[in-house]
Amino acid sequence: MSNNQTLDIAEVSRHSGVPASTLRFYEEKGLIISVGRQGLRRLFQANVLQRLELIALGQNVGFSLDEIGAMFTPQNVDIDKKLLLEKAAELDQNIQHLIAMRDGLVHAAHCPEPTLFECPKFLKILRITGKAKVKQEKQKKKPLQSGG
Amino acid sequence: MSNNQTLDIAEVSRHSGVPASTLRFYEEKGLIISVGRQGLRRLFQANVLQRLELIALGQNVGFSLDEIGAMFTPQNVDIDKKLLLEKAAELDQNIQHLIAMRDGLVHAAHCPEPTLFECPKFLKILRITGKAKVKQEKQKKKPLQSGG
DNA sequence: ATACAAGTTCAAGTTAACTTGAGGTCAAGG
DNA sequence: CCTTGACCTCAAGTTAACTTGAACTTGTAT
Repeated sequence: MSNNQTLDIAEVSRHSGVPASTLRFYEEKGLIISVGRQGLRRLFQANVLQRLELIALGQNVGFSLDEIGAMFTPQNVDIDKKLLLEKAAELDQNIQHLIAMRDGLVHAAHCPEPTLFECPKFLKILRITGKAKVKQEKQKKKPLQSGG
Repeated sequence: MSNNQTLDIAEVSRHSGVPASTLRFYEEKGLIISVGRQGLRRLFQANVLQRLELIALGQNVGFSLDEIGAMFTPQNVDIDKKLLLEKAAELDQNIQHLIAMRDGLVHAAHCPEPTLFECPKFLKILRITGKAKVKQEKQKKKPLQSGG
């Protein structure tokens, strides 16, 4: 356990759903920081939970841990804004493609054509796919505590 | 080179943009087939190109190569459509995430706060997105600890 | 016939994001 | 004091999807 200001690794893990091993890994990568030790044991500030949410979100939208780490460093503040708009535009492109693909999949699932290759709409998606390399999230399951 | 009916690996690679090494890898995985050999050299039918597009599409919407391979086998025709719809739903979740992220980025780019993560509106958007996280059933591995 | 570019096999290496294992430390309880 | 459990470190293992390397064979041009 920890005092009322800090969390130990088990508490962070419990609150965030992120395994302790991953928390150590993230710390080693510089994605989160521990604010001290109690003996050997890491102590975290409560805001690490927010940080972890951001990391998870970043991953969900397709950023690598390295990219996420880069976004956390405040040195880049000046170029940040420009970068952000670039990223936003990039994301927007991806969104358009994903929407087309999603619609295509839904269509394909209901399409009466004997083979998908005879379905014009599906062929259209193939063409979209050929043009756009969409960065895709790795569907990862979050270990939820059914803590009730 | 090959005759007018077939393509050699270099031709397939050139037309598809997929490296020869990857084509061999895909063949080993059963994702594509070569229709014979000329000496040692693989010969492919032209429709392998369509197959490759399909593989690329599958990857872009988040299927693993194994899943794609499974979809090519005729046994699974029934679950095919189910899988497609599942992927469409996943994709839709992704789209929601991306939209939130994009909006967050755009806002952050115009937000006066010194760093991205000091912008409350941005954080709020991220938190909303965090809750929209996909809950999935398919559990490959046993539940993780998180000591407690 | 000879050179050589392009094909082949098979094994091992690569990257990302973690997980697992071995071996060690410390606070609390019996 | 001794055990136990949660923590620690560091190294190695894991999975996906390929890539690279070494050593070998073959088609084609000269």
